[in-house]
Amino acid sequence: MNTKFPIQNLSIVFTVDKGKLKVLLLKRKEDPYKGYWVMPTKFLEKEETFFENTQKIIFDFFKIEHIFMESWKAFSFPMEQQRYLQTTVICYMDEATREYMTKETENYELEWFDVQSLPKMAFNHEEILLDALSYVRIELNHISVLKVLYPSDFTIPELQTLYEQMNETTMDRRNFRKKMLSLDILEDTLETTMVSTGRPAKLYKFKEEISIDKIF
Amino acid sequence: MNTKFPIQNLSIVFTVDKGKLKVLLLKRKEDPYKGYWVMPTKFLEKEETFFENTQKIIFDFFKIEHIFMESWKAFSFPMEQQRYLQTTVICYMDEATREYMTKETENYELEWFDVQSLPKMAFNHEEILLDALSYVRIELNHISVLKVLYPSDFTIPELQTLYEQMNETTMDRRNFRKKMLSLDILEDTLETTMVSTGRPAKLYKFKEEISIDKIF
DNA sequence: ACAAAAGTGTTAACTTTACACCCATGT
DNA sequence: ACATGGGTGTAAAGTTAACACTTTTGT
Repeated sequence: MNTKFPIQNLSIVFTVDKGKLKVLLLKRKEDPYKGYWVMPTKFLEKEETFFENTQKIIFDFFKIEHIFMESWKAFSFPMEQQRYLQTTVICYMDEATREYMTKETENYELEWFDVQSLPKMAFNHEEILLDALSYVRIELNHISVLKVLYPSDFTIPELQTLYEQMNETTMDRRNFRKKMLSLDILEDTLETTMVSTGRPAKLYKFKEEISIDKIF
Repeated sequence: MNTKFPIQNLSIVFTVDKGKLKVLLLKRKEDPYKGYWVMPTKFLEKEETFFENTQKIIFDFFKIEHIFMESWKAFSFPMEQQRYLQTTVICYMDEATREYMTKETENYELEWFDVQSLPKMAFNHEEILLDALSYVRIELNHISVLKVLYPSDFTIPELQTLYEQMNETTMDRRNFRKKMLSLDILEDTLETTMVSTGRPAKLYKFKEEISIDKIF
């Protein structure tokens, strides 16, 4: 007879907000680690896949049915300390969906944290998140992933902010724009942002058919 | 009470041979899928991590204690069809270790297959392997991974063959060599290969301290 | 001597970097 | 009018791509 394990499935949900990568965290209401933050988890049930499991969490919080997900690493521990396995799913949520749902979820202690200023996290969640970030940082140089985060309009400076944060660099504004336009992946929407201060930025969207996948 | 699952841990073992990426497969001796090939699997035991589990497989086959491993995706299925979860570990084995152990394992139906000409595979293993390959292809552009595969000598044409296969491209020999040398990552061993025909190639090794990680 | 595979240098095309001023909006 | 952030062009430096003949070994 094979040993059986409970599976804790952890959902790492990312979004972007004004060019900053944000992660969805939940405040623990009980000990241990009361008041610390965690990524949402749920034990896997019978006849349920990881994606279905994550989908249920997302639905509970946000009442949405569709989100882009991918299975990522699993973690195992010496079984005396921790009596379950941990699997992880990475999700990317677009801005419109995130904004829609923040209004619907005021009864949860949920918050989107900038990945550059994380709060005190419980268990091994910070370690896992940092590991996931080193993966996601690279993914965000791929147009296929950016298209998930930006199904509609975005500005070039916004993309540049994201790019700079993910690659820990800075770039000249002219050069970044020139590069983006030269890739032949952007479509000018002829709209501009309505922003509080400064000149409004032009809004672009990704073209339908794009043959390349890397921006740098 | 949480539902518990048996965990099937699958070990995807890669090596290189003359610039070709090879994967370790095992021929099934029983139905279903008798005679088809699989990647080695083992159910996870109590108080055992994925790495320990994979280590046991590797030790069984090759009597070696150390191999580079990393946890990769987990797979889940609707639980009626398949009553376990599948986790995966990716391993990279260097040439010297592989050559040492092929002699020791003649009693197993093990074979290293070129990833470009895979045999008939059982269950979902081909699907998983192709997915893993799309991951590994990118990893092999990183010096950190190449150093695992080549802890000692290799030739530049060998590296070029690997690069070309992984990136589905061809490159001019002069340009490839020039690029490799310009990266300041190689050390000339002053040795050459003893090869059956043609001019012997110079043997290089990676420098100890390398600050960059991407070759292209 | 012939076949097989490796080693080598130069130039043109392309890509990336550096750099400073003006423009559109809100207060 | 001033503060804020966005948009724009050109030239130099660096990188990549194209290209053919010679060298070293085994048979």
